[in-house]
Amino acid sequence: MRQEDAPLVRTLPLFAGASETTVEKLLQASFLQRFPAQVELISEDQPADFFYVVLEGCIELFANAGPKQSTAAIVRPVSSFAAAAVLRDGNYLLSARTLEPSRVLMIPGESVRAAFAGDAAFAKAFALELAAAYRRTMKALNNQKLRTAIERLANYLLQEHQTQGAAGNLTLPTEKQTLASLLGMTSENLSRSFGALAAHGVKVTGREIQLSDITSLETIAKPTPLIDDPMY
Amino acid sequence: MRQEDAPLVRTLPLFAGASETTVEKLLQASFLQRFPAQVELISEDQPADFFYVVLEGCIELFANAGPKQSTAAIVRPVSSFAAAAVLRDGNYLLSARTLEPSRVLMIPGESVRAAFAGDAAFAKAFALELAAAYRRTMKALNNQKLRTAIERLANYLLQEHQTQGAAGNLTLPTEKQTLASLLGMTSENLSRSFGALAAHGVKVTGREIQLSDITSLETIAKPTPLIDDPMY
DNA sequence: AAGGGTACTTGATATTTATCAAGCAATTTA
DNA sequence: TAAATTGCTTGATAAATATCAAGTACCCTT
Repeated sequence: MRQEDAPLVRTLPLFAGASETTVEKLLQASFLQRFPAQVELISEDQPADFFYVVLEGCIELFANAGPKQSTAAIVRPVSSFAAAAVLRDGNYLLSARTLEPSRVLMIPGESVRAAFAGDAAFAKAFALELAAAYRRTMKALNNQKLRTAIERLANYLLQEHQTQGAAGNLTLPTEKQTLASLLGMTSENLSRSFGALAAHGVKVTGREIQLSDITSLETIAKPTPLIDDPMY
Repeated sequence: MRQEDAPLVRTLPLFAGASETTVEKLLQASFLQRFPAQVELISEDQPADFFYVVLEGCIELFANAGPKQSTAAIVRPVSSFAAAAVLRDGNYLLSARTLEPSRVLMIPGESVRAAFAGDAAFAKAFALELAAAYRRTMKALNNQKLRTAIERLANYLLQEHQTQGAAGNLTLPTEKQTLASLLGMTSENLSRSFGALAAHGVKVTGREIQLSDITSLETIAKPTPLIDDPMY
């Protein structure tokens, strides 16, 4: 990667405690790439050559099975993906595409494993990233198995509302079809679920959402930190 | 833990490359415990005091949300759970109970984090354990979102059939209600799904299952290594 | 500004899944 | 051994979700 980008990248939490030489070696082998929207960065079942850190924009991780497709996660700055695949030196489990123009740090798997072996602080940071991914996924699984579509949507809105400042409104960060897939339902079902939540103070205008009755929405959502708190 | 148990425990893959002193320190602080069936070892939302390695028996990991309950995983020897919670020094995301009389190695979180920081080989082995858990969970999420109940059951049977020697028959390792919860359906639905698979050579006698038409079952299941191969 | 494409919504219907209720079977307990 | 408990199955029904088919609104391009 280019020298002038190095200072920015060094501030990443992933590199926080790592030694100068570790970071040096990692960055020397890495690529800091810009991609336009709708580019497929990786394809499931391919050898995991790179570990990805999202610096700007937004990446969708998704899985295919026959004609069906499911969004597993949306990755936003500053976060990463493909940690498990790279550590195991295996294949990607998910495909990834940019949803917006994005800037991504690509670190070769080889380099990641070398840094993991040689620098305990980096190893800890990397493993914590992996642990965070594990917990997000487990929460998504519980969300899917224990809740109905309307409950998942209600909880998503409450969480996004919180993230965006709890000002009584929020903006959907993705297209509704992507949100539907993330929440494990069809587009049509998402549309109707929004309709059903109108009775609980949810007003939809394109991607703009107004929440006028949080209490009522929480009654429907029954949120629990074990599933809905991103920090948990 | 007792001295005479040490030799057995030292052969664990988790300790394979670790230094003598690392293993020594870990085991000194650990407990090798036997539990009868149906004992709740950990409860979700509690501080993650111990990392667990299952040496004998069988542990169910499950989540609660209100009156509902969902089995997230069944852990068998030699495998572990609570890696992410312990590394983060956070709270358990899942509860755990023994399904059979079990023998479990309990390593204090403190000790795990110390060993992780001080021994690169242990750190690698521990992170690989975490990576395996992540991928299992992601596969379970895709399984749940991309497939119907019958497809999930069909794939489960094929996988278990493979694991148990591909001899045309298999034994369900748990009660059917536990299997139902693991596969994300009700008991009643599991019963009917077995009924539906009778047309594809699946004969059920208690926990004994006979598969007389693997080809037909695979047509229904449409297995893919990305979801169904435990090694992937 | 017009046209074309895409995302979204809505309605009608089918499928999947859950719930409720009863009964059966196996196992445990007294 | 009898009773009781528990796990499982089956039937009837309800709820949740997906599918198919239009239709509408919006964005993008020219």
